[in-house]
Amino acid sequence: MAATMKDIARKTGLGLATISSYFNGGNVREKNRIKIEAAIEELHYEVNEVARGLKTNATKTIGVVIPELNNTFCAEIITGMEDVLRSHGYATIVCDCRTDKKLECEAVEFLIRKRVDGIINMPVDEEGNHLRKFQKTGKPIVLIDRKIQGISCDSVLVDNRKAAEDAVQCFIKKGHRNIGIIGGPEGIFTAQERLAGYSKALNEAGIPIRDSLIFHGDYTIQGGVRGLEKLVRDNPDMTAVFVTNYEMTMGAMIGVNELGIQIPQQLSLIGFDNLQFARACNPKLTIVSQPTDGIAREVARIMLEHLENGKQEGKESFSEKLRTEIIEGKSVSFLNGKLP
Amino acid sequence: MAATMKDIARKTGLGLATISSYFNGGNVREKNRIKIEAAIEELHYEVNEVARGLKTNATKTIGVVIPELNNTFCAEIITGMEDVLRSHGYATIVCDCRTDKKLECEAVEFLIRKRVDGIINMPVDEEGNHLRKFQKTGKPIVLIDRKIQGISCDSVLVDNRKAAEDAVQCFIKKGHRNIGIIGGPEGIFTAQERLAGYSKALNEAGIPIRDSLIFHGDYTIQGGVRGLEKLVRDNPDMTAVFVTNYEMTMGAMIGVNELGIQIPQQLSLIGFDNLQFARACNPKLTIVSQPTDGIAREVARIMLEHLENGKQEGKESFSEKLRTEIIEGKSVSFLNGKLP
DNA sequence: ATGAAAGCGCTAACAA
DNA sequence: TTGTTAGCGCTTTCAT
Repeated sequence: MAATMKDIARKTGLGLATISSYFNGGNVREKNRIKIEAAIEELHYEVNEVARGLKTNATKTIGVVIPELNNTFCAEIITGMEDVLRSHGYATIVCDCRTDKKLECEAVEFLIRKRVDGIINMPVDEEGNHLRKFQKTGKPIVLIDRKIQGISCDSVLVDNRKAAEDAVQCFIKKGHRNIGIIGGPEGIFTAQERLAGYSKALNEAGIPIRDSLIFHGDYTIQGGVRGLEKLVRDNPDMTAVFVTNYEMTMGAMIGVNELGIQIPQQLSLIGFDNLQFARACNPKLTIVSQPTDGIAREVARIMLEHLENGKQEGKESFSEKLRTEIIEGKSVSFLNGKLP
Repeated sequence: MAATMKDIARKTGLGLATISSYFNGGNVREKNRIKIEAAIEELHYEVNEVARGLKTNATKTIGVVIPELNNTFCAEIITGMEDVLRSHGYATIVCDCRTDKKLECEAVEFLIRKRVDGIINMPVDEEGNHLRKFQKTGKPIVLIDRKIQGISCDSVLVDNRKAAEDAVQCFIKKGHRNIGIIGGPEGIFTAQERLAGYSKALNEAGIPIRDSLIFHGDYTIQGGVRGLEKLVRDNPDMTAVFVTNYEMTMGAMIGVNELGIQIPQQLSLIGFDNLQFARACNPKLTIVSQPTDGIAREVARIMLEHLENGKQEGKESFSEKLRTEIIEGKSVSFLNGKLP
């Protein structure tokens, strides 16, 4: 059995309260401090956070619910968050819900039972039903990548509409008009926004939108492969394609290679996320880059703020929108005014 | 405040023990069961696992300490483990120690305070000092990717020596003799094993080992870039290079592109892990593939076995070695007997 | 500055 | 089957 504060009390001849006070930054006579420290050393004492959590009603643990840990964007966000949270004494329990609403809901219930002090969530269920129960605890929720109607909580977003708009404009400026898009799942907010940005850019350039140029993918590698194959097959006149997340970008490159398509001579391409992958491609890919680390730190910061300031009754739920950036590679060709 | 069992007892007029019995699969009269369930519903009761943990001395939580979450291999392993552990009611607390021994040690202490029921670790500190304290609790430890002298616990390994040997033999069979390697950090077990496999294959083929063909990388993308650049610069006669993890493989591809090297005409290359990345390269990369999901499930299985069977006094610490596989692409050229 | 004692929400041993 | 009760290890009054 692990040593307890009682053991230390016994060994030092002091009272329980003194020991507790020692651990919580109270004033302890120098002489006793030394005795306590010796006892800790001797007994290999480590605070029992479970007992402390029961007493203080705070577990110093944050639950994180994400659609897919096996997605670079999610993994990077978690790395960043975990870093700052842990440096403030908070643990994180990560639940990967496999893009499944039911699992997402179970994950939240699981975290409620674990009495986490807050939940960070990149939501799958757009209605936020999974969060209702946790909301009632009054503990903070911070959302990544989308807001949810009726759940009042802060969120950190990326300007996905603008991101897509920029990418498509980049094609248009170089003379492309038949531009395809490999989009995300229709129910997902980021996917809707990215598609909206695509449409907006085309509209503003007076280019009609063609259904056959729009592929609704699923943000997976395999989805990217299928999307590229289908777009190429259905649109012989397509000269450019915009891929809307990292996994599908990798998939599109697989498709390109397996079909033997030359980039950018036969097809121009703009991908998403992961600058390193873009550099590893030949030619180097032009991509839309999200400020992943910025998102992570911002989310963690907001969570810590809530945790430390307690309930901010009056405060509006607040949402921050970060900007993306286009990193130019050599995967977009210049079409000199003539249609192919 | 959240509802407690006491609230349910009051509401139903039953005793505490009956409610507890209900939650722990005991026998409760049908009539009472219905009353209890109604009360749970009404009060939105959720078991407090913190209190339960204090009482039962088991938190149903496993700590996972890894060098880098931002490493695909680690991320995939965690995904797989978390999946099986959670389906058995266990949470996982993941600690990313950034390949830093000090942080690794702190992570373990943190997990001890959290009173996790077991620790899964892909160790950075080869001497295992960070695990000594936890070992004393008598709770199970399962190691990934290396054994540690003096820490008796199970481990799941990959036959890294054989993996490297296979890769190098693949080069040799096609006529290569000047074969470089971008290895991992010298202190890391997997890196030592992979380097040993490289040497073994060369020795058996009667090819002398040249220091200039060996680069000690750090398992990062940037390390891969530097490794490729240095090997190419220092060895004009090098015809093939073996890269020993995924991140460095990506880095090597970046180097290859930025130097404008043609693969496999000017240089043959075998990478590591991540079949999808290999397919996304042009030409498709030949790689050594680890059974990531197999490792994850095996680790989780062993942990669960310990957790459920309790202490297996007599049992030897046991280590399992899984095999890798070479997936052929088109990145290795055939050198017809002549040296370049 | 220190000690005594109550109690956080649960389980388990015992009694009824 | 159900109720009563002690106690897990800690924090936190309230005295001293």
